Amino acid sequence: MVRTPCCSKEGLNRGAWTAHEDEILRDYINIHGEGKWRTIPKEAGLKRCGKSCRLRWLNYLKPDIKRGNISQDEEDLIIRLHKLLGNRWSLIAGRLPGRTDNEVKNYWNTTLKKKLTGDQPAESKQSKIEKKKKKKSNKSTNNNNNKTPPLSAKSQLEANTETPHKLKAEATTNERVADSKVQVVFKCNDNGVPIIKSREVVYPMEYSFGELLLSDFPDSDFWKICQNNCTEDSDHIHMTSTTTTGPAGGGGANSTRIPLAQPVLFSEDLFKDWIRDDHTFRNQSI
DNA sequence: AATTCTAGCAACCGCGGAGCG
DNA sequence: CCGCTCCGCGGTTGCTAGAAT
Repeated sequence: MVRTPCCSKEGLNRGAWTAHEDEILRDYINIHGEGKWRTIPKEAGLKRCGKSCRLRWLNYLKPDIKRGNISQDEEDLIIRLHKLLGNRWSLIAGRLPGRTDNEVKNYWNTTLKKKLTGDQPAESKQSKIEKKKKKKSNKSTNNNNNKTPPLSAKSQLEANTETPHKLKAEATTNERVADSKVQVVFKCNDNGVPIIKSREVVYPMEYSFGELLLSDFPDSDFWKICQNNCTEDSDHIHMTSTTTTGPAGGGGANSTRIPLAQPVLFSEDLFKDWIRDDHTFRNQSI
């Protein structure tokens, strides 16, 4: 099935936005609010596609947006969040008030990546030059004859037998989770609903995780899973896990009673499971 | 001074998920 | 359940200012 284009491209402006276009968009959204991006260009009289309007508003025009001058604190947070979350820029940006995913992504790709990789040959000046040259020659080749365009990184991953998501997750796991423990303290709120009281991750120092608190990520999938898998009675949390290996032959559900306000150490495997994002607790050792 | 190269950033593109009829 | 639309995300591209040659 052919996907319909997000908008008709005929007669639309492309490239950099003018001050006048910005003004129109800003005025329109100030009056009518965000949303309905597809209809905005038509109603506001902009020769732009809705997607472009959305992007411009979210990354540039929105009033609470901070631009430039990323502080040392913000930089540290980006680095730590990236270690935990990978290239989930919107999640990372969500923890940096006033910063957009695009800005964080650009900052990472242009500044932090270099800082962190140092003078590694993989990203050396020479290799970048080679890359650029290659790009140029590809471009001219494509202009001369209509060869199929090079596969994007995503497409290249998809060409493998495993899904890109899984590949990425496993790379993350291998890279960072060795010998790690996740410590969780459970408690109940006033309505008796189990909540996570505090969390701490104890990681090997070489990954600089010692200073990282997962409580920095209240919306992370991990905690949702924790909460979804818990029920509570007067003085215990029942933590339900799905096992794939075990005396019952695998695939069954285990329930573990955890005294309230007791620290719980999740095994490395458990945390790996979360990172794999398959939303099951396997090989749990609490 | 002219040209080439590089880095930074804004914008675009394609895909996938959510929501709705 | 299915197909469609809309939105949001992450990867990529292309423009431009400043640095290097």
